[in-house]
Amino acid sequence: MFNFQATIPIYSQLMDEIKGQIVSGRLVAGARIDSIRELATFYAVNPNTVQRALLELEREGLLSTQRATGKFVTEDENMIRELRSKLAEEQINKLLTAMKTLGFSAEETRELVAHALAQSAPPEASVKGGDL
Amino acid sequence: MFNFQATIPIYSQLMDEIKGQIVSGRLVAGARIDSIRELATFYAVNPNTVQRALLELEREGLLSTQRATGKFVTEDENMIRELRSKLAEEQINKLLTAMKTLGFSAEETRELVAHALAQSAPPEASVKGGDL
Amino acid sequence: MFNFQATIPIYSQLMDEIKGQIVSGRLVAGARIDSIRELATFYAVNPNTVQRALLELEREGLLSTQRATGKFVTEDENMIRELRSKLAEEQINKLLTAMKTLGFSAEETRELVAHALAQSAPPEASVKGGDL
Amino acid sequence: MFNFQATIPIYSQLMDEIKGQIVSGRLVAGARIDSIRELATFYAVNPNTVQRALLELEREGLLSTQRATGKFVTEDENMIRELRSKLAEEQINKLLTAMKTLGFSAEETRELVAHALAQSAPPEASVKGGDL
DNA sequence: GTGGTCTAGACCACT
DNA sequence: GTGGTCTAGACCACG
Repeated sequence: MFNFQATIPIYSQLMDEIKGQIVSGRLVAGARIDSIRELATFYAVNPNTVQRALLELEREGLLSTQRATGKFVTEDENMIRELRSKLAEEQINKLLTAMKTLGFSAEETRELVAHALAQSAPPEASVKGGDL
Repeated sequence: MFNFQATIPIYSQLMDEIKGQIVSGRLVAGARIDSIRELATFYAVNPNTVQRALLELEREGLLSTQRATGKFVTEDENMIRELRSKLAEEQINKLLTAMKTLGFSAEETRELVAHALAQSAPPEASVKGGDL
Repeated sequence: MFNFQATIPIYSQLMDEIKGQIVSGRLVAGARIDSIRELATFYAVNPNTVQRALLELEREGLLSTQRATGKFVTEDENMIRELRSKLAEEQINKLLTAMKTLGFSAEETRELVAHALAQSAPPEASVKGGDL
Repeated sequence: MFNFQATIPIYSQLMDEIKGQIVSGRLVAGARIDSIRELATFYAVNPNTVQRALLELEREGLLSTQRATGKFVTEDENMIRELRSKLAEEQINKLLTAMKTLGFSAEETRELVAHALAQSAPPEASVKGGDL
């Protein structure tokens, strides 16, 4: 699941994974998340690493701990929506500056992204008459 | 210039910077690059850090060293072109998977990117007849 | 252990040493190697120097790092076998060209090598019936 | 002619080259060697580099300078013969220790060398009846 | 002047 | 404890 070689720490990769599950709705607001042990065995990482990831998520306000009960996703759906937008914006800005550094114009970047999207997600609903 | 707090090491940021200069043409093929000491003072980092970055770029084939003379950009323009495409593709794919994880559809992603591009690079009054 | 005067850098000598240990089987595939600090004290060199050597071996694919755990010999025994052959071939070719440059014929070279081998590794009384 | 990338300095490579010419008889005892400038252009290296090489060879006693006349190979043929043996011995010992480090037995080493010799210098005088 | 190596020592992130 | 990074500074070899 995770890249154990990369310079980016595992706990951080795990944070991204969980954030993704929350903002995409796979983990709904208020839901209880699996225990540290369960997550550790599921992702095949050290429990300490899971602990660290959850701790940071808690600090960010995405999770909260209920003593002896478990950890729960925040019920603040607004926060989740905002996070989703913020993360998307961050990713996109990162790409844009990278493409700029590589010497691609805005137009080229737009086309390359559109092309990549077309390839990765073919127009499954190819109804007759189609997109028009 | 560099983010000294980030988890991503300075030497790696410097590699990206130089790669960008090469693939974007600001550093042309075959050109001599500034000396380690010059780069070190320019970027305000330790010469050893610059050395490390250049060493890695050299092992990637982008640079070569001429004893007691300096370091030079590869003359293989083909390699440079390919690198540019590869880097762009990598960045874009990274974005796409990230957006997918966040639960954005291909169409939403396309629009968000287009929107961000429009903002960062305003369409500078694309009147008919244009810049002239 | 190392020649600190030679033009050949210490980290490179250390790489050869470790490569030898791996291809000769003294360090088996998949084994964890001593920590950088241990090696540094053992060989009486700076930890940074050890780090450099291991880094290069890692980029050659012979080692891999597991975060906060240690470094491990590759489990690809095939790669190790091939490396052993390659290194032997290289060494032998180096000798052959050197001897040629010195004006020795193939036959002379063969004999000198045989002679040197006989001296360095005495024929330990190869009586009929042998070691038993 | 020379490896400008290698860690081994060019002047040293040049020294080996000239030593080889002397001990192999291509440069006879007492002969005048080409001028620094000639050698520099011939080998396409910096005159300083040639200077350095010749200086070291002079220090080793293999060359001697005659003011305003040039540099000459030593007339001490004994020294040359001894040098030839010494160099050969050095090379062979280097190989032997390398092979030992790689885990090859004396017998294996002998065979590998013989094999390599057979390949590089095919038995040109393959008269009928041959070696027997 | 150039790059390369090495040391000493500090600090950090990860598990 | 592990490895990774960075700095500061020294010394060297090369051209």
